[in-house]
Amino acid sequence: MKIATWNVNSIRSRLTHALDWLEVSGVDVLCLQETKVVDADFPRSPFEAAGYHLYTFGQKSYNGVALVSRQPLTQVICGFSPVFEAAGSLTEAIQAFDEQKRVISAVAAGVRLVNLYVPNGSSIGSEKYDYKLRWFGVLRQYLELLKAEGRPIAMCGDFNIALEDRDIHNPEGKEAHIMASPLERETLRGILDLGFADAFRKFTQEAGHYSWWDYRTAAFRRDMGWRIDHHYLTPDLYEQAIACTIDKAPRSLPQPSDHTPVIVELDLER
DNA sequence: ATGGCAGTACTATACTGA
Repeated sequence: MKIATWNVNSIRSRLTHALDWLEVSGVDVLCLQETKVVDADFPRSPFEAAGYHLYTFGQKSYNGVALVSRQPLTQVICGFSPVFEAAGSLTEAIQAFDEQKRVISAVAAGVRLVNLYVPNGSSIGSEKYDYKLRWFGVLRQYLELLKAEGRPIAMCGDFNIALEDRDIHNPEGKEAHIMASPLERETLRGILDLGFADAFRKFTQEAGHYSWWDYRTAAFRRDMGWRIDHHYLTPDLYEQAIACTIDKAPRSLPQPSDHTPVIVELDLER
């Protein structure tokens, strides 16, 4: 099973890129972030005409996540709230985090998929930075509840954090930069400590592999990127991972997203 | 240190992203 994560920066602007890439990549499930469209206006027909099943959790202008799958998915969960609700621990504070549409989850082939669009955080010390850190606190509780299902979990998405210096083109002085601050990294490591490992680093150790390049300053041409889109797997799936790659081709097309897809391949028979 | 580019909502310019 091949699972991809891709922040498309508006699915309506990136429709042909996404449809074309689905065909050439042959992925089974594509996890989209920043769809920037309410569910009623999501361009469903082109995906359905191509034979895909679609599950969306969107909002106007900002955020928005979706799952595109060759096979139907089951146990679809939109947002954090339903998981807390089922556990009898839903609060208004948790519910408020679902005003921003950043989480969608479903089950494929017995695997619990979790597709995330982590808040950007704006700048260190800002209100949005605080929101990002508190959002991770909710994610942590959410994952603990999901783990109780007993299924393996494949969590992916735009994490808006480069976990290590080797994930940034020029890491010097980046401790004061959003996506690289020690507190953000520490917070993400706390999530991974729940029992997740980075699929990409199972196969590739060297620096210089990125999933996002700033539109400005010709960052892609100069390969000044960041690796901030990740596949994090529970140990059983990490063992079954046989590849994890970044496909830079979509980033080099005209009018690209600023992110490019990251693909993990699992051999579930292994 | 700042701004640079892009998408959306709206219709000029503000907000957000990372």
